[in-house]
This record gives sequence, C-alpha cells and structure tokens, in this order.
Amino acid sequence: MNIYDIAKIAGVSIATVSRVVNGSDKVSEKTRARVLDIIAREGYTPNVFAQGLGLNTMHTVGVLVPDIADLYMSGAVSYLEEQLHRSGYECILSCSGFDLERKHSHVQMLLSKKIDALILVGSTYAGSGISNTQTDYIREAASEVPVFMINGVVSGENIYCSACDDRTATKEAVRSLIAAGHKKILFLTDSGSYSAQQKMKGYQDALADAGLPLEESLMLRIHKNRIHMVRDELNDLSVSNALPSFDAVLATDDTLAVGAMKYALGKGLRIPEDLAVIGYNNSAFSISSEPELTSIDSRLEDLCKNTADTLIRLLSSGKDSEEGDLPAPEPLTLFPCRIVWRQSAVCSVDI
Amino acid sequence: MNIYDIAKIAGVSIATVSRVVNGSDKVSEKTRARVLDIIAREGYTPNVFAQGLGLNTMHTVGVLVPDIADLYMSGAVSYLEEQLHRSGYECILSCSGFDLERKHSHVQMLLSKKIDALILVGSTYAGSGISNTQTDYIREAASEVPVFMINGVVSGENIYCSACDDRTATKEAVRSLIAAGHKKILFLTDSGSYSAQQKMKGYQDALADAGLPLEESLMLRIHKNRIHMVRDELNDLSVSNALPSFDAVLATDDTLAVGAMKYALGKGLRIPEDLAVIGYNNSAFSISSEPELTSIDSRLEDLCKNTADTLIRLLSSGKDSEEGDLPAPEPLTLFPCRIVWRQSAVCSVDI
DNA sequence: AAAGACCCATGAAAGCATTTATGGACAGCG
DNA sequence: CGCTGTCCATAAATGCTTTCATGGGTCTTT
Repeated sequence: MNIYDIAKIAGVSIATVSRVVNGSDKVSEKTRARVLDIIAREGYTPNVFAQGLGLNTMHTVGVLVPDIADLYMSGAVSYLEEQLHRSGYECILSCSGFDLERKHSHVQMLLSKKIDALILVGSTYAGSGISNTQTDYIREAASEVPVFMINGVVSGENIYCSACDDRTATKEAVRSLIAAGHKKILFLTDSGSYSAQQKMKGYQDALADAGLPLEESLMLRIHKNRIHMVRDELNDLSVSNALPSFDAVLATDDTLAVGAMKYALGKGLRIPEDLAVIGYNNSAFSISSEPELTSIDSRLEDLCKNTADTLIRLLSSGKDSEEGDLPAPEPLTLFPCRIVWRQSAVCSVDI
Repeated sequence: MNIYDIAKIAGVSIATVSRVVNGSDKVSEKTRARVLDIIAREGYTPNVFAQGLGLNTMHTVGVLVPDIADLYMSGAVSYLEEQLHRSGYECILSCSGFDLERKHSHVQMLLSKKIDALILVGSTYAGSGISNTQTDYIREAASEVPVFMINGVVSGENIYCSACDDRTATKEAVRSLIAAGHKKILFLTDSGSYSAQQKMKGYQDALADAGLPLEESLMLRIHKNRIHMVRDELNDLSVSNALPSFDAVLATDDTLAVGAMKYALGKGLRIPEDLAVIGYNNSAFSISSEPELTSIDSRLEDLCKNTADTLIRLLSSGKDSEEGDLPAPEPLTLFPCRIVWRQSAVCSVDI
C-alpha cells in the first residue's frame, strides 16, 4: 500500500496525496476529506525511507551515553526521550562505554543513520583549549548536525552545552565539611571527565580558601563504578596501605559515595560521626542507603529540559521561517547545583 | 558525495561501487582496491534512506520500555543494546509509561520507522487466552515484524518470549519465610503485569502448601515505584489503619522492598529480626541498602542475551539461506531464578 | 591449433516511495 | 476578453540495490 495505490483509488495524482498527508499547501476541502478517508480506510502510512530521501530526515536524534545502566544517564535519557518524543523526534540510543575510540565509532554510526541532532550525555573528556584532540570527534560531528552536551563542555561551532556549576557546588560542600571540623577529606572519583575535573577544582578551591594543604593522596581516582566494586577497591587499597586516613568523603557520584559508606560500615565506623559522606547527583541511591546520603543535586531534569527545548527550537527554526526570528541558542548554559542535606553529612555553614 | 560521484572518480559504474561497498559479489581485486581507496579518501557513506528504500531495512530494532529510569529496564536495555550493536543493529528507544493506550501508539510509531524487530521489556498486562484485548496490539505488531518480549508472555505467531520462572522462585522464597516462622507475609507489588501475576501465584502456592490462610489484605498493590513514595504510601496506609500487621514482606521489585525497609526502620523495627524483607531483581538497590537486601535474581542478563541471540538468528536466517537450516526459535524460553540471600532475610530451608 | 563452451567482471537500467518545482486548466471578476 | 488565483497533474529529483545482458577472456575438446 503506497502513495500510488491511494492516488489511484482517490482518482488524484500522488502529488495531491502527498500534500494531503503533509497537511500543507492548498488542497480543496473536498479532495482532502476524500483522500484522508481512503488513507484511513486502507491504513496507509508513508514510507519513511522515501520520505527520508526527499526530506533528508527521519526525525530521529542520536543519544550517546557511556552506560545506560547508570542511574544518572538513564535518568537523562528518560527526560530527553519524553520531551523529544512529544515533539515528534525519536531517540536512537547508543552506549559507548568510556573509551574514546568507541565513542568516536558510535558517533560515526549515528551520523550514518542521518540523525537530525546528536546528544552526548556526560563523561566528556573535555579540555581547555580549542584544539583538544580528545574532543575533535565532537567538533567533527558538529559539522554535520547540531551537537548537544549534557554536563560536558566543549566549545565549537554548532555545539550547545548544558552543564551545572559543579565547581561552585563542590566548593560549597567541602567548605561545609571543613567548617564541621573535617581535616582530611577524600575526593573520590571514577572519571576524568570535564565534570569530574570541575568538581576537583571546587574541592581544591575550598581547601585553598581554608588554608588547608592539598594532599595528592587524598584525591583518589578508581576505575570502578559499581557499589561493591568500589567498596572492594577501597578495602584492597586499605589492606595494602595505599589508602590515606580520612574523616570525610566527597564523591563525584552517589554510587561511589555508597561504596565508600559500605567500606566504612564494614570497618565499624559510624556515619556521619566518624566519617562524613557527600555524594553527587542526588540519585535514588542517595535515599536507598542507610544512613541516607547527602548529595549534590546536579539538576539533571533542568539540563535535559533545556537541551530538548533548545534542540527543538533549533531544528524547527530553519523550517518555516528562513533564518532566526529567534535568537541563536547560547553555546553554554550553566545551572547552579543545590546540595541536598541528609544524614550522611550535616550542613554546618550558611549557604 | 554520493555513489555517482565515487563511480565517476573511479571510472566505473555505480553498480560496481555498490558491490564494493556491500563487500559482496565478484569484483576484481584491482577495482575493489581502487574504489575503496577513493571511498576512504572522499569520506563517502552510503545514504541510509536510499539503501532503506531498496532493502526495506535500516538495521534498527525498536525497544519499548515503560520507564528507562528504572534500574531493571535500563539494565535490560544496556544488555540488549550491546549485543545488537555488535551485530549491526541499533536501538530506537521508546518510553511509553504503563498506559496501554500510549504503549499502542508508541508501537505504531516504532513500526512506522520501519524497524526490523520489536522488543518489549517487562510490564505486559498479559493474559491467559489468546484473545486478550490488552495484548492485541502486540499480535498486531507481530504481523509486521518479529516481536520479542523480555519477562512478559504473550502467545501468538511471530512472538518470542524470554521470561523467568517467577512463580517457582517466589514460592521458594515464601516457603523459606514460612519455615523461618513468619506467619503474616505481605505481598507488595506496584504492577498487574504478567510477571507480577506469576509472583502472586507463587506466593499463594507457598501459603497453600503450608496450609496458611490467604488474606486479601496482605496482597497489597500500590501505584508507586519510587523508594520514598513507597515509604510514604505505607506510612499513609498505616496511619489510616488500612495496613494489616505483617512480619515479612515479599516485594515484586527491589525499589518496593527498599521502600518497605525505609518504612519499617522509620517505625523502629529491626530487620530482619522484626521484619524480614525480600526484594526482586537483585538490582543495585539490593546492595545499596542497609541491611543489604535478599533478592530474587531474575536473570536479566540471560534473558537479554537469549533475546538478542534469537533476534539476530531470526533476522539473518532469511537472508543468505532461504528458509531454516536452523530450527525455528522457541516461542517461550523460561529461565529459573535464583534467590540471593543477604541480610534482610535469612535462608531457612534447603533450596 | 582452432573452435566452441563457459565464466567473470562490469555496465545499463529498472525499481524503491516519496517531495516539490513547474505549469496548465478552469473559475471568477473586472 | 484578459487577468488573477485556486487546485491539481506531470515530471524531475533523491541515492541506492539488483537483475539482466554483454564482452572478453579462459578452458576444454577435437
């Protein structure tokens, strides 16, 4: 059942059927009604490939995440998918892991599917400096379709980033820990992403402000991101004396924070009395744990809404109206985080 | 840059370029090398729409989940995506929520995108009886593409289900609770899915085997699936005296179980001494909570692997070899669950 | 050694299902 | 009668796959 069949039944040309289907242009009410009737009766749907050939779009956007089984990223995809679907776009999901090589190849694959835009969620190994080779594949992609980044920052033509102000938030959190009397604060991360770098800077800012020394050994990066693996890793480090002593933890993700809590509880430590713990992203883990976890809310929903809005606006702007009646989107939108105080660390300063 | 450009540069016909690109047929080594060289140099990629028009496929599969922010479903998607990507298929993800109407419309949308197959994850309101109207949309879809179900069971032509034996597993778990002396076991669910129904049957089986009465009030369905909402809902029910007393909980998802634990801890109850809790799916929540949660492992990874394997096999069987050298896939593959015993409930029987 | 059979690499062309630019027919109006 | 505007058909364009046909070469046979 294709457009020719419908046209034949209706006694019109395929062009007219096309016009009716696309709702556009001038077709007499009579013809339109008749054609719509036949379409409904015959159950005709335009072939997306043929449409794609003509229009060069299939109304899809590529969404690349390192790990969809991660609560932060699945949350992001959830928000994005909802917004985009509502505007008539569907998501082609690709999970690349954290490897640069694979990210690149996944992006190529997505581009080959003729996506209308590309969304990258988290974990971008960003860089100061325009010509960072680690992000070149992103700029390359941006030459074909607009690229949107959720909590990653890359500068370049046609790249739009939504991120949260991790540096300030982390600084505030650490400031509070220091004010509460903590001296040895472990910065725990599993990533070298832009976001993790910002968080580390915030951590260092706070130490510097308080006149505390910056100890390399207290900035720990482990390559694990599941609760038990984190716990075990800390145990291993502890056994081999590779773990410095600490009285507080700031982790760049709730998973890490919960892993650290598990480690501490295993050692018989009390939280927050013996060890204060602050996590990140305010995910469901922060309330599933016991004690519940103080966590920095990275405003995921807002980031995603902003991204989806911008994307829709950008893609539909070129359509009806040639060139922007609307102002061009900001290349970077920064959201302030908020710290959600729970039992694992108590607020000790006015924020 | 299209196939004509490449053909012109190489001094061959487009047919030859096509043959080179598709790796197939007989092309002389010399020609192949030259064409490949030019393709690489010019950065040519075949247009998927044109390819789709000819082949009627774009190598995508539709994946429909009610809620991608749920750990169980995001886990499923993670496994599926990996396997499918490796075999050259990409996932179009659609999140429908639990509403039947919306599921139907999302499936229609996916079909209109010319997916090669459809995967439905969880939460199918299944039915005994072939002509259940709640699942008609699935059979309808199956008339266009093969349909695969993860932990849902629907019978019909071209529908392949992978599920785990929830009934038996639940029965075993409840048997153990009874053997440990629990008399009032709360069955807690948020769903009326096929899977939830099976679990409830297993619960009833165990009670019946032990000669315990079946109390309606102990089979509680709440329409909440986030930890705090579950906790609050139980609190509300408790306040309004709508909650019977109970000394054990079997929940159809870890989220519910953790919510119940939160409720119990709020009441000052000890787990597992005052209240034993068993969850389902053995998700990360079962180890993020404190005490850690005994949970029934629904073999998600195996279900997904099986599904992906079957899908690939089915889709590639029709291609090279006309009709099955391989046997047709089973319409239903059932996996045995295993119970992972942790602190929230202790194993009291041999299993 | 010559001739016929056969095979292989390749080109020509049909088909896939749409959108859209162009232009024609017809009606209404001055 | 000519102009304008509405509605619609014709045809071109989109970029690929694949079938069929063909020319030239190789192998076999006598």
